[in-house]
Amino acid sequence: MRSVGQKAELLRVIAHPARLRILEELTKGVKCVSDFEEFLEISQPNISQHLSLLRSHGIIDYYMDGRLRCYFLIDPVIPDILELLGKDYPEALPAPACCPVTKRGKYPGERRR
Amino acid sequence: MRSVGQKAELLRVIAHPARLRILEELTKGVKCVSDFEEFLEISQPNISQHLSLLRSHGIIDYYMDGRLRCYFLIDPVIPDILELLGKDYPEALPAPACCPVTKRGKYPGERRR
DNA sequence: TAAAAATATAATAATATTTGAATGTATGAC
DNA sequence: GTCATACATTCAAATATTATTATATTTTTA
Repeated sequence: MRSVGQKAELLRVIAHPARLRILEELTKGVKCVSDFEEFLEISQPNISQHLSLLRSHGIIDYYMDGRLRCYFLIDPVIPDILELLGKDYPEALPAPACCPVTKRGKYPGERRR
Repeated sequence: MRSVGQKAELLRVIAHPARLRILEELTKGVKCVSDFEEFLEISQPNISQHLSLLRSHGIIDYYMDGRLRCYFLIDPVIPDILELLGKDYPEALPAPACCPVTKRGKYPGERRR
């Protein structure tokens, strides 16, 4: 069970366009750094920095293959989150029945409904 | 369909402990600012700032009831994300079949497997 | 109409994130 | 052993986020 702080931390770490694209690619399979260089328009050191951040938070890992570093996903919540983000929600949530009582509902005076 | 930039933006906006707690409360129902004051240990102006950020990104909205501002959820992806974050994943993702070919797989020389 | 309650806004200071540039390291090819 | 490749690390500058303090706004009550 993740604490609310851990949840926020996880979201913060993946909440970046480059890191999201990296993670989207990794849901499809293993990729090495130079693979990412082909579709991310950022510098190689910057890619390494993003990969390093993801790895230090236990989201991805890698194995070595010669001089290639082959990265892959390890945190199972990631594919689920990415799927949700790609989902289309045609409707907003239903408006609340006007006007439910909040805890401060004992507020003095008449409610105007 | 959200762009990768929009996905990152959404995650960034909710990736904060106070905002996550606000959103968790709002999945249960309408709450006004002073309700949040009772369980968030942060100042009232700070709560207002978090609420304002969430609202400016179309995640929540409010209606007025006298001098109470009653906030509620409108973005339907939020309850789904919160549910995922609360879910327990006992297993890491399966390690990749060692060693799949990356795009740079044509790397000169023998692969050591 | 004056005071209080509920909340927002603005300005600022502290801190964290992001990127770029330069440099470092390990491996394989020759 | 030397060179090139693939990648990481470090540092610093630019930028963004966060929390605090003070003040403003709106509505309701007295």
